[in-house]
Amino acid sequence: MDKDISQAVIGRLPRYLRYLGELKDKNVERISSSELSVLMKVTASQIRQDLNNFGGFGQQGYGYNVDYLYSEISKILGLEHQYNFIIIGAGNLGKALGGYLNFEKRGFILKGMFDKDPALIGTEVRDVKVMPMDDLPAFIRSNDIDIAVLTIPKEGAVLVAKVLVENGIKAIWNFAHVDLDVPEYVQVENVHLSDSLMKLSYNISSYMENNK
Amino acid sequence: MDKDISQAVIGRLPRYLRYLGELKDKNVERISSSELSVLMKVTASQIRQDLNNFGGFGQQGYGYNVDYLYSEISKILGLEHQYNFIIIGAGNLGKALGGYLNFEKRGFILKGMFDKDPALIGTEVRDVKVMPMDDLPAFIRSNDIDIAVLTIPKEGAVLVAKVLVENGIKAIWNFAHVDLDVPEYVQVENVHLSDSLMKLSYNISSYMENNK
DNA sequence: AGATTTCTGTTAAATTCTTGTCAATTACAG
DNA sequence: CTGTAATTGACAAGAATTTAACAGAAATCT
Repeated sequence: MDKDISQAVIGRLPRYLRYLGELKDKNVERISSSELSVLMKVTASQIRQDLNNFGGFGQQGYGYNVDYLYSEISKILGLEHQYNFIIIGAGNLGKALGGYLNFEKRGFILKGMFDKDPALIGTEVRDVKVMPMDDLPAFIRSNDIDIAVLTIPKEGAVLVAKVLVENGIKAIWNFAHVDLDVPEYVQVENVHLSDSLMKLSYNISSYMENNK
Repeated sequence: MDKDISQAVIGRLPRYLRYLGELKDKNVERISSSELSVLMKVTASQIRQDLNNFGGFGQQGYGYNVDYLYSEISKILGLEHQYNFIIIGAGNLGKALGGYLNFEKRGFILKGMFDKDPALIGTEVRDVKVMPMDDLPAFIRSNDIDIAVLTIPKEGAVLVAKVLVENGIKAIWNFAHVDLDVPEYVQVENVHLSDSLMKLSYNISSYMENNK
């Protein structure tokens, strides 16, 4: 159906959604691309171009209806679906992600947590119990799990990803510092925190270089 | 000194560094752009082009020396510096980041943690005590803090960022779900986790659309 | 030592992404 | 109800990024 939309465009949609959400909260009814461009510090042209990848949501002389645009972008992002997810790795990061109530609001439902550490098994995050890794395959199958969040060290991640794929996971949100090799029908989104920190490091030291 | 290197290139350097680190661990001495391109699933051309932004690290007929290239990229990324950092927000995410020993290895030294919740004050992460927010300004100044990690809800983040800037912070690693407005001499790296999750959601639902 | 292969750095071409422009449509004021 | 201002969607122009091509330098083979 869709031709393909570049990941650059997709990457900007959540930010549009965030600003539109704020406008909704302020009961703003309509907004033009140029007003929005000032708020968001991007060009109006880019906003119009991005939105037009998905069809015309605005109206000449009027602009965009905030509520309508918000809901259209939500749909594009697939946020009207409900996704069941599990977290593998019940350390601080796993617990942090499991505790975010906002994810639930967006339709991401935490169904289970797993860890190999016996000390953590049985502990809870928001009524969800941490289970042993052995239970993982059966759990995915019988609970219709769509997404697995990988918050374990890179050593185990590749193997766990294999198990996930074998049991029919649709997507992996990968916080392990390693590239996963999965079939193309499994979606992977990497969050490599140390990469992000290194970028910051580059920008600090490059700024210092240029201004000393 | 440097002309400006695009953020796209910078964003790829940490990944090069990761692969080179793995090669180092395997005692691989040299590698050509085309071998590396196979490992990393990018074009050899891109690797050569990226590296040449910073000067010629390779040699015709030989390729790149792994150790040398690793250390050059480390330098480019500013990883030979040492950075003092603090974490603001001692929830699970803050604790997770504070606990990463790998950051220390890269030269990022955790000097303090802060939270407004009295229940958390005095608790520790790796010998580092959580302090009350009131102590923040003085602490930054007297401990030569370079980087602040913001792991607090968006409501407080804008205000805290203001305080950070006033007290001379150089960079902010921002996990709060809001765009910070800071002077251009303060480097900001955003990690918007829910944006990342939405991208994943888009890719899941777009894949399903195209393959039903 | 000379011939052959490997492989970089660099330039050129192709592609993708971003920005600017403007006709056409709609809203709104008088 | 008509004229003016606002604003989109589409397209064109301009930038930036990525990929390809290749001359020439170094390594390796015989």
